[in-house]
Amino acid sequence: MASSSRESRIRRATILDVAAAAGVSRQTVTRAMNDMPGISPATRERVQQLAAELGYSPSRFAKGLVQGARISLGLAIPDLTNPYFPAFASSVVEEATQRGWNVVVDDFGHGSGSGLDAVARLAPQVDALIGYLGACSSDAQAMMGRRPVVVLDYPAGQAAGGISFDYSYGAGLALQRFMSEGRRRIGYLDSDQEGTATTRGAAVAAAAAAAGIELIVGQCLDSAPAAREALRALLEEDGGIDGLLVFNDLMAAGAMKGLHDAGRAVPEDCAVIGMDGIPLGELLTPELTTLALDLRAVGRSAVDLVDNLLSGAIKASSDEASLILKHQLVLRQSA
Amino acid sequence: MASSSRESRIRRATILDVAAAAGVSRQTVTRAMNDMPGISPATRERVQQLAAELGYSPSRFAKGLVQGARISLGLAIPDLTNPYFPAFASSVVEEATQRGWNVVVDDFGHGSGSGLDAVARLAPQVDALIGYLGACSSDAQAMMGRRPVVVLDYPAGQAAGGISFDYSYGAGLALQRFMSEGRRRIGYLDSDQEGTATTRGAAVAAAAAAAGIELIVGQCLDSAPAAREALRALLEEDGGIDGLLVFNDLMAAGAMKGLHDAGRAVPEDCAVIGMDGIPLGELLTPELTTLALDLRAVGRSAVDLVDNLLSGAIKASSDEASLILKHQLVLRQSA
DNA sequence: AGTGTTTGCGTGAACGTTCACGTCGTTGGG
DNA sequence: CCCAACGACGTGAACGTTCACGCAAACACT
Repeated sequence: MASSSRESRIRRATILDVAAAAGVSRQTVTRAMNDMPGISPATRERVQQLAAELGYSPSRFAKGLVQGARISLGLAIPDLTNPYFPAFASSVVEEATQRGWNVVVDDFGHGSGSGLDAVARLAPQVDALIGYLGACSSDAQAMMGRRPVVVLDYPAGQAAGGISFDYSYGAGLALQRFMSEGRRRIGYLDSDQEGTATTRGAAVAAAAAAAGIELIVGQCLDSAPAAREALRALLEEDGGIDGLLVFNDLMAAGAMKGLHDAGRAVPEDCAVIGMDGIPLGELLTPELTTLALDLRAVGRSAVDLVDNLLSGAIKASSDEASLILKHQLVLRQSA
Repeated sequence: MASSSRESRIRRATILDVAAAAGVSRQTVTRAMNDMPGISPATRERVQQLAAELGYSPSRFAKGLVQGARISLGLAIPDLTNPYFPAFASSVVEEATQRGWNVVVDDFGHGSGSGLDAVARLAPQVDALIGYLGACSSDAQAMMGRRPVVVLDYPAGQAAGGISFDYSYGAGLALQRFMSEGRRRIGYLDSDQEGTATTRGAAVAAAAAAAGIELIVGQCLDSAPAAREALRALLEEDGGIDGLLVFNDLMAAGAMKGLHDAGRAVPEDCAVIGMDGIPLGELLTPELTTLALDLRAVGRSAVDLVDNLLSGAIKASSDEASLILKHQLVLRQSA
């Protein structure tokens, strides 16, 4: 068992300790540590040696305080276990490090609290926040004060600045594909958001209604095993579906497993379309047809938005602070 | 195009601005912001209101400076795109937040430099470092000074404190499985580490030699498409393999695709065993047999180690600073 | 009326750096 | 021999908080 850090006030060596040990002043130590001019090579060497021995490293707080903050970006992720989020996080990290920012990641999937807790942890640490915050987006805004918050996939009605996705468009593409292949009994497997339909679910339902399709809707937790399990119920309830749209690719993977368990062939008996476009889809058998997002573009847009908000080029209240991205139907084998 | 942050020195409101606006002192503002006692509800409300209007939020640097650092942990990840690493990162984040630490993640997979660059970015920001650093582990030690560094999967010979894996044991399990099913022409697909064999590769080769097996070795970049491609070469070169061990699960997924491309049935014609034990394996068809790591345990061990190093309970030079974890063979369908 | 206690708020100091100067001694040119 | 220039180093101030006090007014209790 590790010693819990109740009183883990680490007494670190300060610049004064090093200065005293070397018999020089603070400033000389600073010069030695930061490779600044105005110091003799001999002294520099000696100070660096001593600093290493004492285990000295400059306090990032003191440094940050005097040098003016380096921008750091908070990234709140619901579940690092779902491959979509790392893929997204990866593009954000890339964009951010290109700008010399650093990224603090917090994930709140493993039952360690809600998105709000993550924001609470992040808020005092960062200059801006990007995250899939769902319902807590307005609270997040409050906690961050005037600092930029970019919410992805925010629920309709919540007017936070951020990036959302045109699910109506995407759902249309998927349904169109199903219908062009003569499939009429379409199912949709939604993520379980405490009983209420998700933004995605609502858009899919609307698109189905518009197309005159009677949609068979199932719900389950956002994970592959849950989807696999949920499909059993869905198939029992109304056995005849020949097309299935799923909340995301990970759940779609589980759903395909569930279809396989039930002895249904994909895509012959039932076609499957996922959402997200994560690389995982290509590794499945059959390979997953999906409504793909350009993940690089999503990350880039989010960081761009933060950048513009930070520099004042865009006001948080303006229309430009909201972006809507579209999916693209990537046809593979499953539909 | 976003305005590049060349001169992005953000002039934020300070506690004094708020104090002046409210006609009170610093300390009263502090009391209002931190919900401390010794302030009237009316004043608290007014100050909070004003703070929100001015967009004031306390400087994390000043706060950190005076309150004594809150521990923050750097996590250097080679490639967030490989599902193994998020899974690992997730467990580290969970353990760390339980201790009240926060985690700064940097990934260096997308061509934005080597692991050394990531360490350089992280080093001034964190109190300890955990990472898959491979060859740069000793440089990382140097940059971090006396602060704890826990390297995972470090190359043999490098005596950094950290966590490594008993690949000989794991390779033994896999080979034993192959042999018990009468498979004798075993292949191994290694990750391409600039030509040299990886630690894993060396252990597998040794285990094969010990078992009197002639190993057919292939190499490719660490990604599923690369593995899929590489398998073509491997099969052409020596077509008769009936068992394949792969560097990790992601590459194993690609390899199974490659076998499928070549018309080989898994596991009938050729059995496949991966390494890592990521959830992805269960979603493949056939489901992937793998040398699984207990990912929660890996994350927990790494954070425990940092905790003990930080508290001084363990010296970095001691034997206790090195841990060796074993794989477990999880039998599914592919072997 | 005298004496503690509470409530509400303000002030000096400290946290560990870096920045902008200042100082001292040596060197070199005229 | 004087002055300027330069190299090597030191000193006061500032960054924005919080902590540990201090202090005055209001209130309670004997």
